[in-house]
Amino acid sequence: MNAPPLTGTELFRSLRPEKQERVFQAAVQEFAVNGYRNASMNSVVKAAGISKGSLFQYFRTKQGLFDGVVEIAASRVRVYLKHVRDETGRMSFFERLEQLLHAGFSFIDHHHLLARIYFHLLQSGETPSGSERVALLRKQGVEFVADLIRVAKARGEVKRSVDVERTAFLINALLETLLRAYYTEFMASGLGLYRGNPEELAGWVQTALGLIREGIQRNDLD
Amino acid sequence: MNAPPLTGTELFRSLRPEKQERVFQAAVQEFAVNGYRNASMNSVVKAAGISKGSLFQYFRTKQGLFDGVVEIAASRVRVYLKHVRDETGRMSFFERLEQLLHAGFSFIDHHHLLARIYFHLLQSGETPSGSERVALLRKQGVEFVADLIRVAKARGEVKRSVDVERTAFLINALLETLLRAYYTEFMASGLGLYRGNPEELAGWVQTALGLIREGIQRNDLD
DNA sequence: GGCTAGAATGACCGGGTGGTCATTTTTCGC
DNA sequence: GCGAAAAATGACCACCCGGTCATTCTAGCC
Repeated sequence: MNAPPLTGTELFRSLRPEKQERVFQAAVQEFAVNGYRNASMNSVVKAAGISKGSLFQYFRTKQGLFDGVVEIAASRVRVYLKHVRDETGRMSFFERLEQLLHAGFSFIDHHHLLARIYFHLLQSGETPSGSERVALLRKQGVEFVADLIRVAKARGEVKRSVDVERTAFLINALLETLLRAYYTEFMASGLGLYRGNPEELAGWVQTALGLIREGIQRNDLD
Repeated sequence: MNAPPLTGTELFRSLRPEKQERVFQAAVQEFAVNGYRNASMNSVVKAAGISKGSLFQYFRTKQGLFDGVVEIAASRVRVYLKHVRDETGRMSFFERLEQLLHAGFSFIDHHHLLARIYFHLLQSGETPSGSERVALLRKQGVEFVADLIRVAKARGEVKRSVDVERTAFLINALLETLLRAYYTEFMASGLGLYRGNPEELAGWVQTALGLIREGIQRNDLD
């Protein structure tokens, strides 16, 4: 299930996998809760049950540890995106978006700490190595949606007049917000999205897809 | 132009307005750049050119100072929302949204530090006094959009089938993301939204409104 | 000018941070 | 069982934080 982190110094990679996992999980937990700046190496050390000196032998700096954690989070997200894309190739664009959302909720259920780190990074841009890295991650997300739109356009499912790049950005914003609100209490308080049950989530997915598909302007058919 | 802060201890309010403004602006700057947790009272003190003891006599705690700043930011946003609502009462729903966005860009141009604080708070939920406060601010924003939708529905401009609350949340998410991307470089890098010129912005507004109005699914007319 | 109430000051406090390194402990080939 | 090489350790460093308070300064009244 969990791939080896493949990060840190040679010393870290030579550790018994169980210990690697323990240290890495402690770091994931800490960064997920506190983001980068407010995360404490002392807390990681305590949670992992190792000494401070060891942690700094495994990852030379706080930034090194964070980079490793982010790399794992981003690669998990990439895998999940690819998976959804391949599994839904024959569906219509709107069905694909639907599946993308449901898979997103499921991803959060299974990797909620990594999801927190990933989305927190995307929202805050808070990274030691400059925000270009974050801009790139965002771009990849938007490009993923843009590709789906291009395919849909070629298939004639989507209006020819839509601006692919801008629309991809907007749809991505909707998806991100929905996913974030699923695990963030204060975002949609009282609207049933936070930790919503499957029926609730399905309702939200339908509302979002209705908006994206047909908009909300009244027309002759309504 | 700038109303007196009306916050802090009696001592602070009894200061010469020029000094009040200087201290307050230093705080606004610091919180805008660093958020709450990473903001430093020492930095505020330095930027304001006063002593640490004085700052703590003006605002008993860091939280007190932050609350004052947030209060101003939130009230400015409320004023701006009310203004847009009143000025656009006779327009159609979609024109109103359009004006809301343009006014939002303009608000950021004129109060970009306060805007940063406001949006940062909304996104991070990072506040000393628990996130209920943030949940409330978010709710007010969504309710504002929900009210617009209700009016539009009553006027027959909007499909009867739309879920007002959920749709308000989604539209609010779109507006927020667009506004944030206008002053945040890494959000829509390469898409021309960051510090975009008026023509660029108008294009984005049109794309967003097209999506909200009619969606992107191809129909018989297309 | 002298007095005093109240404002301004910054050294100081306890506690936290990321990071280092001399020392101790463990591992492992012989 | 021994010795050397490698890994683990935690006391320690310089620096920063929010907040306090004894002391100094200053404005305003007589």
